[in-house]
Amino acid sequence: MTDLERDHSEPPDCLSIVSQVTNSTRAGKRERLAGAAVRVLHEQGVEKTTLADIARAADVPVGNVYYYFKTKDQLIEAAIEAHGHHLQTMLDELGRLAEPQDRLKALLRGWIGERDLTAQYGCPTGTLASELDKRDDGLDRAIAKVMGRLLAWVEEQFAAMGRTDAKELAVALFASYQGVALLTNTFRDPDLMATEGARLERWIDSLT
Amino acid sequence: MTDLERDHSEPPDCLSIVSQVTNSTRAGKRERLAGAAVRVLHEQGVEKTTLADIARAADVPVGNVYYYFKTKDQLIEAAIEAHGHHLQTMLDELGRLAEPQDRLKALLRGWIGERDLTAQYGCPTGTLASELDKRDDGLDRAIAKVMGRLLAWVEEQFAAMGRTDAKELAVALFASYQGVALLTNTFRDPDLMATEGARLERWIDSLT
DNA sequence: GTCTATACATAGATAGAC
DNA sequence: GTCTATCTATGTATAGAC
Repeated sequence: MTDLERDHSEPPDCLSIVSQVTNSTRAGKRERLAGAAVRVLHEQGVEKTTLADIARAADVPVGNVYYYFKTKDQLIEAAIEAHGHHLQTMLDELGRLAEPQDRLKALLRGWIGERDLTAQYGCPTGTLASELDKRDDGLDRAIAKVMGRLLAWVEEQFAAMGRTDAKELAVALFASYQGVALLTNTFRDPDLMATEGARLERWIDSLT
Repeated sequence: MTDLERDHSEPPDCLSIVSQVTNSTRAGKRERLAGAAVRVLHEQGVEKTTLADIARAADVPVGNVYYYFKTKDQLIEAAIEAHGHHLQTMLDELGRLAEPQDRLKALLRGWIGERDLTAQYGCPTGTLASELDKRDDGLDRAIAKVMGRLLAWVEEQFAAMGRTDAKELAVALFASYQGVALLTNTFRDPDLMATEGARLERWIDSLT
């Protein structure tokens, strides 16, 4: 077991279930920290969130955090990656639908389904991007990458619908969602999201 | 002059030009602080901005800030008010245009004209709202009020165009702007804003 | 590997000289 | 009214016992 520790930046929990069984306290602490960070950063924002907040949410002692992450920034980066993975899984599932317009509408439905959470805390991706863009470290590029993948996926769907202006339509759709998420959050009104979502569904139908 | 100080929460500079002439150093420090705060908060965000940053930008000694504002929150609130005033002035000017659709398109043009600044720092109103919504103090309500006035103005224009779904359209337009501002900022690409702005202008034309 | 104690830096806020 | 010095709190990060 000791020979595994040569690379400190690649902690034990990457080797799946095995370590989760061998350790008495349910392991995967690194993943737990990253997962908790996703949630807490969404709720509180980056600057307001302390390492203690994340450690508490992950049920890990504060001082222990630095065994898994050298800095707060690295923990945030891991959270962004975890969030990116989550989004990718979602897109993969939507990919099972046959028609591209059905995929887009299913995406919209998913967003609408989260409208109460959005009213409380905004879009997880959007609020993170907004906040990280005010910083000089490279974290703003990390979240931009995640958003870029989402946008590219939307563009692919429009392209599959035979639209030559797929990029422009993708920006329009994604911007509408991001914008209404911001308004929903600012006015604490989930109905805004539901109404605008329905309008966007009709818009997608009108394109075919 | 001393009898004016009974209410400390209503500082001297509210009484216009007079004090600006009598004081050697060009006065209106309270306004200067609030104005500088608007700019710095837009560039750096609320949490990352220190009172020292604002004081420096306003060319006022740090310790002096507390003569004009009891807390950082009060300074931020003053900045929100100043920003709201600025927006109101802009809307008043747009009101001179005869046709409501021209007013809306002029608003869009104004936003597009700011696309480089938006790519750097995002929409001043939107980024502020996003960040303040993560806080428990009442500042999120203050910025919501400002955004509410803007949204109401847009709705009035659609209503003047004879649309019964003015509210829905206002949310759609404003959300599109806020969303594309976020994308423009995240991807550091002013062209996104220009393209989507042009699309929205065509959309407004199509409504008449 | 885990956890406590603590060093270190920074920012908000206050006291009080001028 | 203006400005400096400083108190106090908090948060990141490290040292080192276990």
